[in-house]
Amino acid sequence: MREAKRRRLAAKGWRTGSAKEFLGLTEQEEAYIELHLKLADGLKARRIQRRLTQTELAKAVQSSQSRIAKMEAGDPSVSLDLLVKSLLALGASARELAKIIASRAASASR
Amino acid sequence: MREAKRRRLAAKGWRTGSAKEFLGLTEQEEAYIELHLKLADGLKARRIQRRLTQTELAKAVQSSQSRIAKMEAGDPSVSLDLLVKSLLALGASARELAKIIASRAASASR
DNA sequence: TGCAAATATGTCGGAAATGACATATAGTGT
DNA sequence: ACACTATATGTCATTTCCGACATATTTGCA
Repeated sequence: MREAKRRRLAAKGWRTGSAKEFLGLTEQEEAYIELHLKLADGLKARRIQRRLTQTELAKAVQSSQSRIAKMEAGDPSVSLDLLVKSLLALGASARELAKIIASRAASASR
Repeated sequence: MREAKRRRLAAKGWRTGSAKEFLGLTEQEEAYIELHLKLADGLKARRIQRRLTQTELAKAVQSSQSRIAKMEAGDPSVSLDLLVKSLLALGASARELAKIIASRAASASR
């Protein structure tokens, strides 16, 4: 994994256990984080498409604006459960979820 | 939703809040549970394909045999996170995950 | 530029999920 | 039937995630 990428994730709060901090992430960890980011991006895209504010979406999923913001930012404190539930709340189908997951990884710009 | 299905889920421990217990599940809740079960089935299939015991898989994902059993049984106490992480640990790719998620729902026999 | 709405970031008490363990219940071969 | 391995089920203390709230920062528009 490129160093730039590592730093980008670390800056977001992603931490990996002990030795791995130096050695880099395992393939699984990397795959998990990528998945997380894909869902985050998918959520944001969908919310914007629906022209909802984070506050409005928060109300719809009985959460809070700050949590929505963290979700969309790919914050590691957010579970896949919450991301998926939010996407479902936005009307995403299983097929659409699958599409998001299978999509190409989030760009390096984030 | 058919009554038989409702009872099947209730028997597994799925509970929905307050009024919904009588009114049935919302579409989102149903979608979430279906997704959960698809991943559970996908995990079991993959583990067996690899000829691993639950105990062996547990060690690989730093969990316990009982939790693997609950995962495969579709127990509501298991998060999507753990299911996904376990699938990734079994070598599933994002594309394969997507396939599982987009697949037809679990059969009524479970 | 200044104001207001939207979003981001930090923190915290309570809630939910976790691994571990005990133990029950299949299976499977002898 | 017996012994043995695999899987299921229940419980519990600790860890992790949650919504909520405060507050900072960004964005867009007059």
